[in-house]
Amino acid sequence: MEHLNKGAWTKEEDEILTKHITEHGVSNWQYLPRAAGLMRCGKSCRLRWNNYLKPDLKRGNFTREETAAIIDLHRLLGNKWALIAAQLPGRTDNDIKNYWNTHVRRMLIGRGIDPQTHINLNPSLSINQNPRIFSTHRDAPLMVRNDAGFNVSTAANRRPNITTSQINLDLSIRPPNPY
DNA sequence: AAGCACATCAACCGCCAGGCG
DNA sequence: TCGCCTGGCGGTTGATGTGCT
Repeated sequence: MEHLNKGAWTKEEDEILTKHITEHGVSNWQYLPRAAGLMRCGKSCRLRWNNYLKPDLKRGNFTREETAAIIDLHRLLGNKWALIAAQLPGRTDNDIKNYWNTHVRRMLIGRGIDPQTHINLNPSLSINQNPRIFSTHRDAPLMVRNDAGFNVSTAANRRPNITTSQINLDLSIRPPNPY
């Protein structure tokens, strides 16, 4: 039984994995770490690549449009982070899950909205009474309709009025992205 | 400056579904 | 049909960072 590294990835491991995938692509995650010379399991490599090293990933803060989209999609899909991530280019399911659990959940709870059902538990607290109610930033109230077409004012406060036509819910199968 | 509490997020774990022999 | 293997997903954990006292 060979020793496998666990825990945080080092810069050197990142470089090895990136170089190997850039040169050879991915055919088999189980085989890849051995071929690349990494003391990691395939699962760990896949996760590291998909969540951190892939070149088309967005890093940094979520925009207000992204946040509104996440809330709308979560109401439609529930905790289907992979499906939600598929609608947000450059964002991973792990990113979105973390963002939901650390920011959005608390934001909704703070506004009297149940984050699982999206039901307003405190209807007396309306957007009119609290103009910041749907701001994702403490100091920056959201616009009622954002550029992405999400009706932000209805995103979490009222029941549906969902602009699903503006969300791409096409789940058809396509050839995998080479990365 | 030190200690503590809380927030963040990278990474792991367990489970499940699909493919294949 | 069954069992094994692999990839993918969602939930959870733990290390690290940050802010407060």
